[in-house]
This record gives sequence, C-alpha cells and structure tokens, in this order.
Amino acid sequence: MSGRTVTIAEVARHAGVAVSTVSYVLSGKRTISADTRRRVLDSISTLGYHPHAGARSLASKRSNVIALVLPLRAGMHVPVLMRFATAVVTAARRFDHDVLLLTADEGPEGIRRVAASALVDALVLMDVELHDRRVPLLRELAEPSVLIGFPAEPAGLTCVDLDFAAAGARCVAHLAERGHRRIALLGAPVVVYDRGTGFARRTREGFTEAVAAHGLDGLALPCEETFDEVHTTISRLLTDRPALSGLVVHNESAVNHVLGALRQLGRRVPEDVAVVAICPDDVAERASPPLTSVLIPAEEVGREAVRLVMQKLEGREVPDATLLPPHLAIRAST
Amino acid sequence: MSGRTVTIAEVARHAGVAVSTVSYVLSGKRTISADTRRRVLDSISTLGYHPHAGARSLASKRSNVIALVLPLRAGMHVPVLMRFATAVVTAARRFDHDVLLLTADEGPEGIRRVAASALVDALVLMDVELHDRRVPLLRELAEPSVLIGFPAEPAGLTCVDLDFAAAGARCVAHLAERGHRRIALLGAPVVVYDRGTGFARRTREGFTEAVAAHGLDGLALPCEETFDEVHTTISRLLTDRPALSGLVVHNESAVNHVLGALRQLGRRVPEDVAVVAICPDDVAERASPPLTSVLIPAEEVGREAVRLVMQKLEGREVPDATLLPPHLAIRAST
DNA sequence: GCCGGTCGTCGAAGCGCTTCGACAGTCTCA
DNA sequence: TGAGACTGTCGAAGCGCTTCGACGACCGGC
Repeated sequence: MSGRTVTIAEVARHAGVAVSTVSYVLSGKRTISADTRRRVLDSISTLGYHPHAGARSLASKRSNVIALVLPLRAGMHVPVLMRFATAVVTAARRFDHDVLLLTADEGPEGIRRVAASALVDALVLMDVELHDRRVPLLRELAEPSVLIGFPAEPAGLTCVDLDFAAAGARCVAHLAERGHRRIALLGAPVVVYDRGTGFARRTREGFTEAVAAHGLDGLALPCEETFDEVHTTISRLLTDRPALSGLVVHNESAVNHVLGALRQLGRRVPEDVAVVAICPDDVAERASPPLTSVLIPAEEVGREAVRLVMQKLEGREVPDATLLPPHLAIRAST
Repeated sequence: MSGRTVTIAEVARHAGVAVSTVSYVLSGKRTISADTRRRVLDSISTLGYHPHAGARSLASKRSNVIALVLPLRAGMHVPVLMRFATAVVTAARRFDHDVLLLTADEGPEGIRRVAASALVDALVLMDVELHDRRVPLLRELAEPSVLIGFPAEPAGLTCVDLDFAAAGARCVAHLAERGHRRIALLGAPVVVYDRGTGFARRTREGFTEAVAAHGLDGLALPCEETFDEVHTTISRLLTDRPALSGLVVHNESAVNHVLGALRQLGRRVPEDVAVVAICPDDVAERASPPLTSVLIPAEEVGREAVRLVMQKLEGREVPDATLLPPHLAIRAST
C-alpha cells in the first residue's frame, strides 16, 4: 500500500502489458479490450498506483491544476469570497483538476509565474475591479482565464457574476409592490466605490434606474461597517426623510448593524421600515427578523466559472459575459 | 517575452553554456563563476525563462507545492480561517513554494491522492478536530505535515495553535483584576463542542481552571449565533445571576449580537457588564464599544505552520507542540 | 481466398529538468 | 616542480509519463 512510490512501469509489469497500454486504459484515448482493462485496473488498485503529477504534466503539457487568484482587499466580505473559493475547488475536482491558491501580495507577477512555469493550465480570478492590474496580463497569457466580476473593459475576456443591476432593481420592484414610495439603498463602504469595484456600482445603477422606472423617491448611500457609523447614517437618514419606509442593504457586514440601529431607534421591521438585503442566505436567515433577500449565488457562480474555463481549455467558444439572474427570497422583513 | 514556452536549453544556448550550468546557477548547488552567473541570469531575463514546474518536479522529486487542507464546517468563523489561509500562502511563497487548496468534500482520500501523485511535498491542515479522520492518514504518509490545532492524540504529529487555555485564563485574570467576581463564558455553538473541536474546549478548560484559581464564580455556556438565541441566552443569564458583571465571549459571530442584546436589555458596557472577547482584532475594533480582546494571531500561526513544515522538509527535527502565547489588547469594554 | 479495415497492443521517442561523474585548468604547499 | 586539492564547467543519464507509428490478428465483402 504505502512505501516507495509506484510507477506505471510496475503496474504494466504486474498486469503483463506494455506501459503504453496502462496509459491508454487511464486516459481512454485508445480502445482497450475489456479483459485487459480489467487486469490493468486490478493491478492499479492492488499496487495503489497514483500517476506522478509532474511526469504527467511534462509529457502531456497539462498540469490538471487551475489557479484561483484571490486578492483580499478591505471591505470585501470574506465569507462570501470563501464560498466562491470552495465552490471553485469542488467544481474543479469534478473535472479532475486541483486548485492552486494565489493571493495578491505577489502582484500580477505571480500570475505570470504560475502560468509560464506550466504549474497551472488555466486561471479563475475573483474580486475583479473596474481597473484591475491583472487584466492586461490575462490578455497576453496563453492560458485561458475566467473572471468572477466585470472589469471596465471586458471585451475579449470571459466574465461571470450575479446580475447585480437586476438584483438592485428586483429589490426596488419588491418594495414598490409592497407600496413603499420612499426608499434608500445602503451600499458598500466608500472605499469600495472609490476603487471602482463593479458589483457595488452595478447594484447602485440598477437601484437608481428602477427607482426612476417605478416613479419612487430613492436615495443611494454608501455604508461603513461599524455599528456606530451605521447608526449615525441611519438616524440621519430617518431624520432627513421621515417618510422613508423601505431600505435595500447591500453590505453583508452592515446588515446586522442596520437591524440593531433600527431597533435602537425604535423602528420596527417590517412595520415601520421594510428591509431587503443583498447578502448570503445564511446571514439573511440568522438575522432578526429574518430578511427578505437576494442571495449571492456563490456556489453557482464558482461552478459556472469552472465550467467556462474548462470549456475554454477544450478549445470551445464561450460567451464573453455570463450574468446569473437574481432570486428574491421573501422572509419576515418586508 | 511571450509566445512559445522557453526552455532551459534555449537559455543555455543564448548564454553559451551547458544546460547543467544554467541549472546550477538557478539552484546554487555548485559554485559558478560570477561572470558566468551574470551571463546566464541576463539570458534568463531577456528570454523570460520560467522553469517548467512539472519537469522540475519529475527530476528533483520536489514539486515546491504544499497542500492546505481546509475543511469548511458549520460554526467555524470563516474570516479567521481565511486569514490563516492567506498567511499560509504568503509564508509559503517566502520559501518559494505554492499552495494547493484542498477542501473536505473529497474526504481523506484527496489527501492521499495529492501526496501519492507527488503533487505536493508537504501538508498543512487547518481546523483539526479531536478525533479527526485525516489524522491516521497523516501518520502513514511519507510527506511531512503540520496541523493547525490539536487532535486528541497528538503524539508524533506537529501541531501549532494559539494557547487557548492560556487565552481563556488571561481573560479571567483580567476580569478578576478589574474586580469582577461573577463572570461567564459564552463559547462556541453546541455543535462545535460536540464535534470535539479542540480550541473551544481548551478555552473552556482554561476559563474554568482560572475561575477556580482566582476564587471566582464562573459559568461556561455554549452560544449559538443568531441574534434571538444570543438574546435569550443573555437575558436568562442575567436573570439567573443578577450580580453577573463580567463576560468572556469566544465566538466571533456572536460578539456583535452579545453587545446588541446587552444594549437592548439596558445594560451598559463596561459600566454594568464588562466584556472580553477572544476574536480577531478587526472585529473587536469595529464593535461598539471597541472590545478588550485576545486576538487569534492567524498570521503568526500560519507563518509558524509553514516554517515548521519547511523545516521538516529539510529533514530537521521540530517540536511536537507549538503554543503561541495570548496577547490581551485592552479597549473600552472593560 | 485475398484485400482493405478495424481493433488491440507494443516499443520507442521525447517532454524539460536535475544531478552525477568526468575533466581541464588553477592554486597550494612540501 | 610536481602531487594533490579545488574550481568551474560540461555531457549524459535518467525522472515517469504520453503519444506516435507500427504491426499482428481478425473481420467482412467480393
């Protein structure tokens, strides 16, 4: 079972066939008789053979590893990122690939390094900014890549994301259906907008357009993440616009603070103020009261990103943009 | 710059030396004259050479990749996990290694696969349980490994972690110094204790022993993570023991709910109830009021785990257990 | 009964790198 | 001044795998 590492030659000898036959059994690239295949597979499992990844990558020019590039920046909600990451790993395994984790601190050079050294076959990038330093590099790389999120110039790239504009609009429509006329959006911290992170802006645009389309009175504000700042923002908001009755919150870290602040200000949810959040389901469900929300379909996005990158690896054409439609889950807060 | 992949042979030709000379320049395993070294390095950078990872791993029996095994389980605080993960990646890069991300859903078999296929040289495992299914496997593996956390039987393994018992004790000592006599620990959700996760139990033990040592009246309770459950727990606690004046919270997700609940129950922090948390610094700083806390030194733990695993790779002896001492940061909540 | 095709298998040529032994050329010291 | 020890470099032998071309064996069709 254990001990020295088993090679394909030992498997071949044990099964009484040629090395190449074992290889073809494993890859399925040539027809092998059922009998031979069985003998080979038996030998593989009795010897506990695992192909040497390096040798395989050298000979086949495929490492069966994809890179997951995950910058960790201020204001990003880490659990959501993590769910993307695990979804990518799980999906990649389904295609018989492993995942190499790259962070930002090496800079774009790290991406070039793993690509040029054939450590990875393809790349999935998360948390893409509008003017992302990594994007120009991707264009000159031979390895296929997929972005989770949209940069300012997505032409020629493959991008996947939740349709945040539609999500923002969906929240507005829901509040409008419930009869709310004056509403507000509490978004990401200022720094996130300033950085030009796409999803924050797109939600705001969707919100603003939908507000106009429904003839509502709507205001979009950034929102910091400490309780005190949230409290200040909300109490000012309620003072300035006493008739405000609906809130869209697109900031996972602030969601609970928003509810706490409303509680402290004596506003009941949903009787006085209805709240819709754009956040992961577990955050929405754990809140008090549970929040009506559009979830960020992290698993779905991660899976889709991997599916696309695998298609590109096979040389197939894929759409430039994939926008996943938002789903609204109605709970107690509206 | 770009285009077809550059090989060591092309570098050698360009620099007018033998392939092996280039290799020795890169590895430093034989002395090379300053002049030759410079010529070779020049050629490398003008040609944009990056060694082929697969070829290197095949020839040298080292992939320069370590696995980070990161099960994602209920009740774990994801941002903390993520900080471990990025610390591991950063530290690994410093040793010229990359990090392969493994999740739990493949089970222990995934560990065996990446080890047996020589995809990775070594393993770092996070979020270790007392009776972890992965541990027996590690013992039979040829590849060195380091655990972040402690299983029930750590003999023969290398483990690193914050000294949670000391952290629990430190919090108790701090409250005792401030004159509090009746205190309580709000810990992890029940499921985490049931699973036998080491750090939760060790904190509780440290708390309990310190309570006895200081002659205090102390109670340790598990703590769920929804606002309503936290509220229930706390209001019952305050009803049962009206003289309670100090709280240790070891549950990142519940920290803000605890403060919210105290606020709602009309207890001021720190005047009526002092609160010490064991949680990341950013959570403590963002709370209202900012919390006196023992932080989880994720970066330090991750870095130490990598350092240890690299030492083991070099065949050096390392200590079985590394416990990092807790540091208490005093803020407004006590 | 022979020819062209398929099927199943084999042997060998690399893939790009590391490392070992060899070997000129230099230096050191008796 | 020559033996011995270094230094700096080279050539070649693999590392374990994939893949290409080759080649019997067998098939059906005429």
